[in-house]
Amino acid sequence: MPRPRSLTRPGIAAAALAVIDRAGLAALTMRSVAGELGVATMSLYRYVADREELEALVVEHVLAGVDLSVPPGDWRDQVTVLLERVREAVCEHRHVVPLLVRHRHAVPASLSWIEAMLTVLDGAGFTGRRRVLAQRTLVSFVIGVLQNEYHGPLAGAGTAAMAELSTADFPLLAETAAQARGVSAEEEFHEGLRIVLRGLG
Amino acid sequence: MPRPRSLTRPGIAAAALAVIDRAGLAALTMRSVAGELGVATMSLYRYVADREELEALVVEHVLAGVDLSVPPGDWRDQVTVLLERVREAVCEHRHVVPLLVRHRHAVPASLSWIEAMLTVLDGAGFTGRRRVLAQRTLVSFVIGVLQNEYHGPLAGAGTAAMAELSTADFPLLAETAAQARGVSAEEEFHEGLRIVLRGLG
DNA sequence: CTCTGTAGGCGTACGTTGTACATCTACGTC
DNA sequence: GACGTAGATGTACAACGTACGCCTACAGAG
Repeated sequence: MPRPRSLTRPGIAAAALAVIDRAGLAALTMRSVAGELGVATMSLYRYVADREELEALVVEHVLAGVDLSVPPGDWRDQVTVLLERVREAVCEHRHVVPLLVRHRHAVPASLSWIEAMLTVLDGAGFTGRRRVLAQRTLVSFVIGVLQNEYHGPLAGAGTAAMAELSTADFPLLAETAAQARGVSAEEEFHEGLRIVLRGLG
Repeated sequence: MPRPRSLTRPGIAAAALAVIDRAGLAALTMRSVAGELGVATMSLYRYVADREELEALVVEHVLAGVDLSVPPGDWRDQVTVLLERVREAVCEHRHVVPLLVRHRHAVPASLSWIEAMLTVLDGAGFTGRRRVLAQRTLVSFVIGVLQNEYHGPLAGAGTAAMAELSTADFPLLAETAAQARGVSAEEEFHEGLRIVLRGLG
């Protein structure tokens, strides 16, 4: 008998993501999302408990698009594919990086992704505590890389500023920062992952 | 001739840190820090440009206490010591983790720490792009680990909830989460670091 | 000791945010 | 066509960062 709903949670997530993509994370407010949807601010509270839940909804929406199938072959390639897909999904909406870090624990799509990772590791012979540590280390790495790329990209102003530092105070930093400007985000990610995988193997 | 200042930037940083340690990151406001110091809110703006700068000040204060000397011996042990010290400093004030991630690029103590790391890597024979990638991978790892420990500790409620998940939907996740509850934060950190170092070697 | 210029300290006020609360409204069902 | 229910909304408030301008305390000159 009741009045039917006029919004959906995925629709709200998409609207929030549109706001973030267009105007950055700081522009994400309950008012801006409601405006994007053409409804009153308080209408959102019929679908999410609070702002926290809206943010989690955005993360779920981004992660939901990640393909969890893996190709046959070496487990290293399988892990690489799963990490690459997350990175790709996040890079299409780079401003969600801080949200991903804060909310990935509360998001179903994240659990499914972890299950996929564990399946690969299990197939590679990782069991018990070794599997726990392999999984956590890989997750730590990918979270760290995404944070690094977001807050301090090698091609960005921060690195450029370091390259201009006094070589008397920071001899290696200045030199290394100059080198770093020629390293792409993709190279940083893949080479870092190769290092971690070698350590696991 | 002017009126002498009654506060110092380190003093403000210490007050902010005290607020954070006592009441959490959400309690960090310009008003609460001013209250901690016994001055009016607007007085802080004679010392910091805005809230951003106050947050950076807190990160600087935490990182400034990190010993940058390294023991003679294997470079792996030297890297381990430098990472351990950062982790130790941050863990004493665990609520600064999000601030560390956001502001470490704008903080002098962070630059000195990076220089120390690069010196170790240089001594180990890392040069050029290889040194860039080694440095960035180690930083990504430590940032990721700290984030992981902060937002989703293995001993915390999130892991416990995963362990209770349906084994039909998440067979490996449920089992692995149960295992994970017995892994300490120290073990996670050290074993993860061992993996990365092995990959670098 | 008095005077004064300067910069620090602070009171007030404004725009923005998240969201509690009460009210209004539109629709499936009878 | 009437009704009950749950969705949609308007209003309002507390807390936040901070712009602005006034007041005040002190070092140095006289």
